[in-house]
This record gives sequence, C-alpha cells and structure tokens, in this order.
Amino acid sequence: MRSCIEKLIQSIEKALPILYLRKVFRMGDMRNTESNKQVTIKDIAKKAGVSQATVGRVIGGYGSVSSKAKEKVLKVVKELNYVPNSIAQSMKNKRTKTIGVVVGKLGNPFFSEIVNAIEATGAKLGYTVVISNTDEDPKKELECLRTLYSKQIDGIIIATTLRPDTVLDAASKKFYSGSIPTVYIDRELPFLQELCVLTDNYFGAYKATEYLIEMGHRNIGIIAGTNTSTMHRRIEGYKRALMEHNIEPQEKFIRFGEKATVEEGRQFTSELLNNNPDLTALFALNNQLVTGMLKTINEMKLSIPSDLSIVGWDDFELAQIVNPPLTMVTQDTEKIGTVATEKLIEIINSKDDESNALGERRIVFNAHLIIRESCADRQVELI
Amino acid sequence: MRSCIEKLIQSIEKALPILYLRKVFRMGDMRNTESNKQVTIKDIAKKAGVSQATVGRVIGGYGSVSSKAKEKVLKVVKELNYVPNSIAQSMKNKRTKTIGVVVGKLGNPFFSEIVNAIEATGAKLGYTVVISNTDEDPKKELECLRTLYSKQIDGIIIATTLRPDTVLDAASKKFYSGSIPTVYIDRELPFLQELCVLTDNYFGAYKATEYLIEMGHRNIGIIAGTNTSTMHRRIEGYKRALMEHNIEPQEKFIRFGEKATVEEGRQFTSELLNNNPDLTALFALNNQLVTGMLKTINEMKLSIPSDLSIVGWDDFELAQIVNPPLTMVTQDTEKIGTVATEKLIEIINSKDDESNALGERRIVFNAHLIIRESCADRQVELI
DNA sequence: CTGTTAGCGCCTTCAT
DNA sequence: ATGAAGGCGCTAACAG
Repeated sequence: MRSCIEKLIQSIEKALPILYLRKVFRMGDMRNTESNKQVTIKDIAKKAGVSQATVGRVIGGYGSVSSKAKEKVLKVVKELNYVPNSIAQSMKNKRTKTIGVVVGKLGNPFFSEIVNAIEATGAKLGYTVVISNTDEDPKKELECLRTLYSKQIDGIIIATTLRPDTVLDAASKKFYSGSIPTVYIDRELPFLQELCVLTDNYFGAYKATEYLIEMGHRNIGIIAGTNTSTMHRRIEGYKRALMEHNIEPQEKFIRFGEKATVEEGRQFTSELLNNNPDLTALFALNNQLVTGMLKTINEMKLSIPSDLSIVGWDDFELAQIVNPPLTMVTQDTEKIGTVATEKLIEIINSKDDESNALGERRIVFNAHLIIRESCADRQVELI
Repeated sequence: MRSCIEKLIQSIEKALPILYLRKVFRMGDMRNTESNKQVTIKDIAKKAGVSQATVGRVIGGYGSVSSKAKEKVLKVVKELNYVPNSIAQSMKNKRTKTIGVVVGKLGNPFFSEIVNAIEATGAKLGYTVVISNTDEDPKKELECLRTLYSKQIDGIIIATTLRPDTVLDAASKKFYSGSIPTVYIDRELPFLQELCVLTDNYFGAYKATEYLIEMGHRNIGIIAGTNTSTMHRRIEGYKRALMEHNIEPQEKFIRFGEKATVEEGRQFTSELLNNNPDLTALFALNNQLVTGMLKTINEMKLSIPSDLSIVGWDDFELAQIVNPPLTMVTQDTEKIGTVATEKLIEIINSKDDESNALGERRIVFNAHLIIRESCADRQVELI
C-alpha cells in the first residue's frame, strides 16, 4: 500500500516539476535534524576511538601515525564533514592567514580592480581578504585599522587618506608604524618607511601636459581631488611641464576637490569653464572626475575635441568607446594589487623567519599616456 | 653645548625639509624598542593592580566596578594602547562579527557596487566583511565557502555560480543548506529555501524588449552570459515579450556565453551581426557584454541608432555620456547590497534569540528601463 | 564590589 | 605510535 503511494508520488513528481519542492522541504528539514554545533577534533577522536593528539597529527600532517589510525580518522572526518576551526588555530598559531585592505571606496573602479587583484593573489597564496572603506575620512581610517588590528590580521594593504603633513598622536602611531606588516598603495607618506607600491604620478601628468602643450595649448585647466600625495604629485608634474615650456602655471586653472567624486568633477568643470573662457584643454585626474567632467561638457553642448581638448586619468574600458575615444593616462591596477600582495606576504613570512624585512621602500610603475581622439591642435583664437 | 647643537639641527630641519627624514628613523626605531607582542588583559590587570575579571568588566561594560578601579584600568588601557583580541573573543562567544561575501568577480562594477554597499551597511552594524571571488567557477565557490566556514563567519551573502539544475553531493550540502545564515543575491536556486534578494529580471527584459518591438523591431538579437537563473529569467522575459506580440523567438538570435565577459560581448556581437544581417536591434544583458558589444559596433563603424538600435543592462555612470547616451535596464545595486546585509544580520540575530528565521524567501526590486537615445524606429527595409 | 577559575578548539611538548 | 595536559586571550559563572 505504502509503496504504491510512493510510486504514485514519484510519477507525479516526474510529471510536475513543481513538486520538486517536496525535495526542498526535505533539505530544509535536514537543517534542524543535523546537529547544529560545530564538529571538533574531540568529536572525531571519540568516534574514531583515538586521542585528540592523533587526530591532530592526521589532520595537520605532522608526527607519525599508524596507517590504521590514520584511515579510521579520515573516515570519521569525512563522515562528520569536519572542517577545522581557523579561529582556534589562529589562537594557537598567532596568525590568521588574513590580510586587511583599506581603501577609499570600493565603488571606485580604480580601487575595486586593485582589490580584485589582491583577493586573487591572496587566495592563491592561502590568504583571505577583509575589506574596509574609509570614504576618504582619516577618522574612519583609524577605526578601520583598529578593527583590523583587533582581528589579528597578518598584514595590511592600505591606500591611506592621511595627508603628507599629518602629525600622528601617540595612539595612532601604533597603527602606522610597522606594528603590523603594512604595504601602502597609491599614496605615500614621507614620515612612514613602509613599502609603497604606486604609479609614477609625476611623470604621467608631465607627459600628458606636455602632449597638450605640444598641440599648442597654453591654458590647460586641471581638476584634482583628495588631498593625497598622489594628486599632489600629478599637479607637480603638470606644473613642471608648463614651466619647462615657459608657461607660468596659474592657480585659477587648478581646482582641487575633497573626495574626487563624479559630482566634484561636474562642479569644477563648469566653474573652470565659466570663469576661464580662455581654457582650451582640460585634464581630469581620476576616473570619477573624468566622468563628471564629461557629463558637464555634454550638458554644455561643447564638442570634443573641437571646442575643448580632454585628457583623463585611469583608463576604463569605456574610454575607448566613448565618442570620441578618450586620451588617457593609464595605470596598471592589477599589477599594483598583485605586487602589493606578494610583497606583503613576503614581509609577513620574513618576520616569521626572523630575517629582516625587504628593504624596498618604493615600487613605482610607469603611467602610460594612451593617445586617442579627444585632443586637437589648439584652435585659432577668436580674438 | 648639546642644546646648541640641537638648536642648529632644528634650524637646519626647518630649512631643509629633507632632514625630516631624521624623524622617520626615530619612528622606525620605535618599532623595535616597543615590545612587539600583543598587550593582553593580563598585562592590564597586573599593571593596574586588579584582577583580570575586573579589567574584563571595565572593558566589557558589565557587572559593577568601583569607580576607582575603573579609572585605574582605563588609564593603563590607554597607556598600553590596549586593543582587545577579537580572535579570543570569538573563541569564547562563538561569533566573529564577520560576514563573508562571495561573488563572481569584484572587477565587475555590478558586484563591486554591491560589495561596497555590503561593507558600508556591515560596518554600520558592527560587522566586518571578508570577500572572495569565484570567477564563476562552482569548484572555486565551494572552496570559498569552505574557507569562510572554517573562519567561523556569522553569515554569508552569495551570488552563487551554481546552476538551477545543480545536484549537490552530501559534502556540499552542508554549505548550501542553512548551516550558516545565508542570503543569496542576484541569483536564485529552486532547491534552496534561503532568502534571495534580487531584481525582477523577467519583467526588466520584458519591458525592454517590448519597447523595441513598439519601435517596430522584429529581429532583436540578445546576448547573455553565465548560466544562472538571472540570465535565464531575462531571456524568458525577452521571449515572452516577443510571443505576446506574435513574433516567434528565434534561437539564432540568442547567444549565451559562459562568463559574460567583455570579450564574449565582442565575439557574440560580431557573430550575431555577421550571421544575421536582418537584425535591427541588439540587447546585451550585463555591463560587460554591453561594453564588448559597443567595442565591436565601433570597430564595424556602425552607427547607433541609425544602423542599429541598442539596449543594455546594468546602468553605469558612463552610459549617459556615451555618444549617443544608451538606453538601459537598470537595477539598484546599492539597495541589493544594503537590504541583503540588513536581512542577513537580522537572521543572524534571530538565531541568537532562538526565534525563527524571517520566513521571507524573495525580496525583488524593480528593474527600470531608462530611455535615452540609442534606439530608433525600425528603418525601412532595403529592397 | 572583586578575585578565582573553567573552558572555547586547537596545537604541541612530554611522557609512555 | 599514541595519549595526557597546558595554554593561547577572553568571558562569565561562582565564590567570596
């Protein structure tokens, strides 16, 4: 009788996929019947009839264990779906195999590409990645560091929001002076001696500016943001290129934002353009600012490059398909992320070996000027 | 004599900023002199002359402590720069205040925007975020889950790469059936009963397709990728719109990739266009595919929308400034991330209370069709 | 109000 | 080859 009903149900199940739901409920029930608490080495030991130490040896792969014991243990491990508790391991080993990443905002493709590379490289080398955003706020940054520190991460990769002239109080110093292996990315600080992996911002800006000058532009507006070494170096490169071509840099052509957001890009573009009708070119110093700049230019119905020449920074996939394709300074985000991670893990390991740290202070990659179609020779002045 | 030299150094320091480096070295030295090992409650207790329990009470803010003892402890805490060891806390509490996030690839803006919102919401509620990429590979996904599980995370937010027809083996079930509070995002699975937060993909695709049909298009190519519920639902919406307007969906107009990359977008666009000269519109189902599609269209020197009408999916900031601005189906990534996180934390807490889980199975947000200028009425047929 | 103490799960030395 | 036991840093129940 019962088997008959089972059969009936089976055939109905076949016919009506919706009844598949029955299986769902079965699966759901499992959750309650399965003992909810974590399987530990102790459980394995009891069930396999050996000591905890033996189980530890099998799982950790050290010491010597009879093959019979080993077999028994492994069988039970599988049966009980045992997964070691990393927290307890960390407690013992004093390392968590975790690295912390602190950036301005993951929503910014520049950072998310870097973090992507960090995660990939970390995973390859056995490290997990914890992220936190600072929103470019030094207070938040300190909070992040405190949290990460309390979580006993093995190392940190950070694009710091601190400014080059920051003076740290005693409490903060702990987090910024090698109490944990640290690699800085993108932004350097003169008073810290940790490794920094970054792009040659100075020369990148220099090349782009020179390119514009050589096309005949003299009045070049520049839009920057975030009060960091990165932006300052770019501004310096820009000024240097101007001076080397006997053009006096003018402060009124320079706009410097707080957070380098799209909104700031919009605002600065319209301000610059409205206040300085003599500008023939604009240079925006990161992807968000470029986006904002383009929005405003679109709204003002200016056409690129006939009305205005444009150079951006941070290549994004779309720069090539925007119309016209944008001339851009590019940096290799993947490389920054990958190298920073590799170096950080080297430093972490060298600490274990009691050998000394790397000694490297800066790893600098080239910025590349990708010339597309957003710049034109300077137009004849309309008197 | 000595003060004289100090003075001299000071004046030189002022004159030559480079000598600021002297301070760097001082700071660096600190690292070695400072005891490197972690300050613990024990240290505080000893130095403050009280018991560990009292220190615990002060720091944890429970029980009652004399204000004198409290003061002493707080003073030492500050002096020694004590930061609690979360690992040890987690060991005791059985919770890590950490949530794991598993997505395809952080490099994809869709995911990085979601993760950004998750991090922000998590931080607000006291949770740290661990990320891992699956590269849309189910095997990697299982590895990620295993790692996260071993790290004792309190909950998971996952955009699973599993396919709707996946059958899980016994070992995997553990990770996919509520052994940890889980919220799925973007992709649902019929055989799991956890909460899923996602966009109404079906209706989004339906609306976009209908929009094209109403402009007179009958032959609409569609480019999808990743074998997930998400993409399937979009295809279904597309087909449904066609059928409701008495147009028979044609398989040759549908291309389905593996990873929904820019490269796949390029390839499928040129294949579709070359094999089907009768296509008058193209619909690409995520940001990467849109980008690839635009690249190819640009290379083929086709102009939008006069040669070809275009609808994309996943609004990105640049869609509005591309020329012409792109008509797009949009989903609210921030909302998905925020709500998923809030709900997850609710579930985590409801588990503590022994009260039951939420009972919600789906939270679905609208997809919005943003009409810009990349679609035109269907051209008169040649011949 | 305060101190003592027993674990959390794992690793590892020491003894057998 | 194996088992017993101590301890990582913190919490909290219990005893004073």
